[in-house]
Amino acid sequence: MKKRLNKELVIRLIKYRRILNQLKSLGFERVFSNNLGDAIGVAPALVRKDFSLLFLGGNKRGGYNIDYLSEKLDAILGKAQNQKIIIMGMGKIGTALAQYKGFVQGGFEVAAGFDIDVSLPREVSIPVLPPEKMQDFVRENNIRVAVLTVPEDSAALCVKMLKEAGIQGILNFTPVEIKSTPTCFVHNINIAVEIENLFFQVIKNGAPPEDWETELPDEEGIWEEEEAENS
Amino acid sequence: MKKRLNKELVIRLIKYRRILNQLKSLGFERVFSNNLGDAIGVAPALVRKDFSLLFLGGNKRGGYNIDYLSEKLDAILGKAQNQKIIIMGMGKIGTALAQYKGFVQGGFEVAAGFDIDVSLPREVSIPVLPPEKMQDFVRENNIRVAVLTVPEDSAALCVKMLKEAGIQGILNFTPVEIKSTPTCFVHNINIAVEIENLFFQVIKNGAPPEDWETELPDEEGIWEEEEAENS
DNA sequence: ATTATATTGTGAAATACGGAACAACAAATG
DNA sequence: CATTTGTTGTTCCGTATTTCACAATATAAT
Ligand SMILES: NC(=O)c1ccc[n+]([C@@H]2O[C@H](COP(=O)([O-])OP(=O)(O)OC[C@H]3O[C@@H](n4cnc5c(N)ncnc54)[C@H](O)[C@@H]3O)[C@@H](O)[C@H]2O)c1
Ligand SMILES: NC(=O)c1ccc[n+]([C@@H]2O[C@H](COP(=O)([O-])OP(=O)(O)OC[C@H]3O[C@@H](n4cnc5c(N)ncnc54)[C@H](O)[C@@H]3O)[C@@H](O)[C@H]2O)c1
Repeated sequence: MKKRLNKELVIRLIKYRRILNQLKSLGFERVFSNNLGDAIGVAPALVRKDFSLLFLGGNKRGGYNIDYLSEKLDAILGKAQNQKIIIMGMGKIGTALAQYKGFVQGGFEVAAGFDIDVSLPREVSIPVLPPEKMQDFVRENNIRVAVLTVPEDSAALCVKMLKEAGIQGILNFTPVEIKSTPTCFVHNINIAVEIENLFFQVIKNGAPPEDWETELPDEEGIWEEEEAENS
Repeated sequence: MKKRLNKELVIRLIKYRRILNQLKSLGFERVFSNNLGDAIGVAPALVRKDFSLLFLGGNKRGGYNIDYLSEKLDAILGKAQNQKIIIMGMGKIGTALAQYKGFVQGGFEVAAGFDIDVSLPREVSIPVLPPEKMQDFVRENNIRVAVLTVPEDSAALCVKMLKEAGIQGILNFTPVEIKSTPTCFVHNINIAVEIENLFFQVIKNGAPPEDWETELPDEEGIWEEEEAENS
């Protein structure tokens, strides 16, 4: 049976798994939909719906079995076993990511970084190589996912290189909006835009949780003269 | 007239504005919906719908006037004029953000960083202060937005402190899922989860653009025994 | 054993959202 | 001036997703 797993659902599943692993290491055995909902910030009903959709059953009173759920989620999401990523652009952000120790918990690690300037001192435990070596490295180590942290100007070129090397997933921190293709899935994180968004939410008032009511000019009124000016 | 601006729409508006400013500095005067759509990765029809919703008019043949649009977007989004943010947790990521020069283009800058360890050498041009000084700093400088880059363990405490200081917007890089409240809007960025998502998209095949078909067990078959095991 | 209680599972309703299509119309062309 | 062309503005539509509400039911309590 085929099911469509949309992106938001996948993200939730990954978060469920993460929480379940934490609970497991704390010795818990069962969990309720409202616990999981609280932990990842969604309504309990949605948690149940998600599991129901995947045929993951719980107990009418005792909640869900953590081992069972986590096992099933691994089967659905693909158990992250020794997976490796590379970082293209070992500048400020790239280096910070390379030094981060929290990725192991997610079942993956950074295998190497690439930069046009290999000579800079960087306190990282991974090799930092010139971009020319990227393609061979990717093929020899079967790398499929890359993080892109080069300057904006180099983004397009680097994406081209990564795709040619066979990279199938890119996490892009560059302000350039990179589009996914059938062979390469791209997720863009634009930190500056996120902060501008915070300013908007805040400026417009006391920052609501989801959306907001904004005062807009009427069609008549200010708008009319503006339209004249615009034409 | 009140309009609901949903989150995705606001993000698009911010991106439009960003592109418009770039085009303006290149000397362009007019732009078409498909140009903007390409630039931010959405369909042209959606661009027109967005502008239509906001009563931003174009010319039936000559497209949209860039100056006009960018002016109106500033009015709607709030012109980011000398806005300031703080960074709580000047470790690897926090320091990288503090050193980033690209924020000025978005109309804001980092005013200060806070860390329990002020003695570490950090090559940043902003002051790095102990957390005790945060509340006064926020009030004196009228800071409303903060970035949270402390260790996971300290996240909840720091959120509490930030809220008490009057912070109304938080960009959270911590793996802890922080919930928005009526007085404080939070956006969570979980890099590890995003990378796990890339692995999922990639593992399941050649990485499709939006969603994916996943093989799931039937209700009968494997599932039955699993349900027994689960109960 | 019976009753009470808490929690799941799910169908239906509500919403939100984006896409396609096309009429309206301004500009260009001849 | 008439015609062609290209782009906007808007309506309609389908679909995806979330919430609501409550029946079903497993466990706990007495
Ligand atoms: N640092 C931040 O806080 C921050 C915030 C938001 C967005 N960004 C974006 O992230 C990207 C990286 O930012 P940063 O601050 O780390 O910049 P950075 O200048 O510190 O690092 C960029 C690195 O990429 C290397 N590089 C340049 N061209 C390259 C190429 N063709 N191939 C491989 N490596 C190349 C440079 O040598 C440098 O080490 C930028 O696009 C920036 O806009 C950064
Ligand atoms: N570095 C990464 O690439 C990365 C990636 C994903 C997520 N994160 C998350 O971002 C956060 C920061 O990561 P990092 O790598 O920069 O960690 P880090 O340890 O380098 O930095 C954390 C900083 O916070 C300071 N700190 C600790 N407790 C504090 C408190 N109560 N108040 C103020 N400051 C305090 C520490 O002194 C340290 O300087 C972590 O939660 C991490 O999980 C980081």
